Amino acid sequence: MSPMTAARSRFSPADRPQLGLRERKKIKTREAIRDATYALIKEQGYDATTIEQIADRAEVSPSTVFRYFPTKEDIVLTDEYDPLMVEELRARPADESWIDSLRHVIHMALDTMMAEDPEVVRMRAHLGIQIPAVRSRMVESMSETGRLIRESIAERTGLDPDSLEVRVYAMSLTGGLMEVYMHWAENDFRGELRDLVDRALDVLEHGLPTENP
Amino acid sequence: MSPMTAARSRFSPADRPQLGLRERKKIKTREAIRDATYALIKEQGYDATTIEQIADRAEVSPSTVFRYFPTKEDIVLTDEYDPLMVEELRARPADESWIDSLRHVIHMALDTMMAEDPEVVRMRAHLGIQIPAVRSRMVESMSETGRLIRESIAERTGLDPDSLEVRVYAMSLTGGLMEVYMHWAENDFRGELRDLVDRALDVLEHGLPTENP
DNA sequence: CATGAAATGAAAGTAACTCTCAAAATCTAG
DNA sequence: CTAGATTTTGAGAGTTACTTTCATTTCATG
Repeated sequence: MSPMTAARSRFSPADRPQLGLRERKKIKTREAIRDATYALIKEQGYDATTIEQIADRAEVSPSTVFRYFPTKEDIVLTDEYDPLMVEELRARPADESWIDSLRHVIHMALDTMMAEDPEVVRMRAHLGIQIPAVRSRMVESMSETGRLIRESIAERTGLDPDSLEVRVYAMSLTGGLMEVYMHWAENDFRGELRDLVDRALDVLEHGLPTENP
Repeated sequence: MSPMTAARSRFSPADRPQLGLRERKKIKTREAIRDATYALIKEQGYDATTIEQIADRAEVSPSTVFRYFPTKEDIVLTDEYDPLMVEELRARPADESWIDSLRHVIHMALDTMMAEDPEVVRMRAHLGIQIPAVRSRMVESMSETGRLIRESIAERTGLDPDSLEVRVYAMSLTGGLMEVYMHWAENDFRGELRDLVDRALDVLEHGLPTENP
């Protein structure tokens, strides 16, 4: 069994028999498309992999592929972790400084993803530095995470989440975190992503190390 | 004369007779393509404007359009300001704090662009929030600017420009600045971009206003 | 089982981008 | 000024992501 298939564990239809046959089939189709995509990209690279090939291997029609994922990049990047992060963020104690909350939530998300399928985490980062469209989609979803961060900041500081200051601050955080991910991939995944995130958050909180000695 | 054409002034072939006919024609073609694109987008919107229409109006073939600009977004976004910024950055006194240098360079770039063609500055921001591909290309070019910032930081602090810390810091700056631009566009271009940048740089330098009272 | 709703597949269409090659414009020598 | 080398352009055909439409199949429900 390839490590790719490990990702199925948590969301596989077998785990939720309460769903109707229709819903279970949809989940299976989603997984089939994603698995086919990962496998083909691994074999031939991203650009050489066409939607038609993906459809063939997943045993669906090309139209169905587009019904499940709006773009090719989304097949690679879409996951179901965002709701988990929201939930986890809400569960944090109200008096915790929000940057600690953030640190905690990111740790949790990373741990979950690395436990479930580290190869996919690496492949995504790798595609992120190689394929502009993928990187672009990554930035996009980081921005959505940025909105989360803004709400969290607003809740804890009383500032307006749509103010220039909060937006700039949140985006600087997400930009910095994005850069961690890219740095990790560009340096051949050396070091624990978790530790790199901590170093990044320190920079974001206190500035560059030697700046104010 | 439409405000669009004002952008020609500084780079128009008439200003540099030292160039051969070939080079002067190339500059003219570039401008023709860009002017046609801006005009068509203004008339019909971005998506409704095809490369074929652009080619027609610029009186070149579609192949030629792609020879001058790799993608449709590039027609809208590519400009010649980067070399100017590099030059300006080098000209700053060595003992100036690099964030002040940055502030100065951005002010200069903004002033130049707003003086030359404010409508284009606004149109780009507007397209940036509406068209994902354009926003993506904007982020891309901000990343290139980010590399500039890293070198500047490295020169002045002695840190490694490729270290995680410097990369994270630089990207947090560029991300924050990008957000200023988007915020300005989303709020109907209210306020001076210059002032917004100053507020953003304050946040990036000192954190959120009420954070450490 | 029958009826309605949802999911699928087939097919045709659009538009961005690529590649190739021949024609045209410009440059350079003599 | 002309001949030949070089560069730029246009025409055309091809690829592929993505859209839209519609008939068919598959599942849910009473």
